Amino acid sequence: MSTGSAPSDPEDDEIFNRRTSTNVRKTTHLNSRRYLDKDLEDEGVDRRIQQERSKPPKAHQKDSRQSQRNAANARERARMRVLSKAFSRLKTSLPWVPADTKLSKLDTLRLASSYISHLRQILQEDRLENSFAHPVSLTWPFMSTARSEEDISSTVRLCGATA
DNA sequence: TAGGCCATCTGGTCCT
DNA sequence: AGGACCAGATGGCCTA
Repeated sequence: MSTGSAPSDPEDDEIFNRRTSTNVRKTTHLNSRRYLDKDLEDEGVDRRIQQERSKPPKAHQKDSRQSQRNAANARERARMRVLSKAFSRLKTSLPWVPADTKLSKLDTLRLASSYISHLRQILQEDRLENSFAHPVSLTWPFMSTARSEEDISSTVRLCGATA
C-alpha cells in the first residue's frame, strides 16, 4: 500500500499545518489547557508517578480512559489526514483544473464524477466506432482486463450517471 | 459580518 | 478489547 507515502503538494501541507496548529490551540483552549499543561509538566514526572501510585482505582480508570481517548483522537486525525491527501491527489488528477485552483472537497468530488462520466462517454463512442471490444477496461478494484458488454453495462448501472 | 469550508474532538456502532 | 469508521458539534480562517 502506498498510503501516506504519496508526494504531497507543499502548499497543501503548509495550509494543513497552519490549520492544524490553530486547531490544536483551539483544542487546548476547549479542554482547559489539559494537553498543554501536561506538556509543560515534564519536570514534575517523578511527583506525578508517586501521585499515580497513591490514586484510588477510579482515578486510574479515568486516566486510562482519557489516554485511550487521546490515542483515538490521534488515530482519527491521522485518518482524516489520509483522507485529505487523497482529495488533494484526486484534485491534481483532474484535467482542466489549474494546480493553484481552490477546490473544496465537494467540488473535487463533483468534478471527478463528471470527468468519469465524460471518459465513459468517450469509451462508449469509441466502442461504437470499432465493432471489436476495447482492449483495456477498468473494473473495480482497478484491475485491467478485457470483458464483455454486460460487464460494462453492470458497471454503468452501479456507478450511475452523474452530471 | 455572514456564510462556506475545514480540522478536530467526541461518542456511538461495527468489525476483527 | 481495541481499532476503524461515521456523524454531530464546535470554533477558526477566509472571502464576498
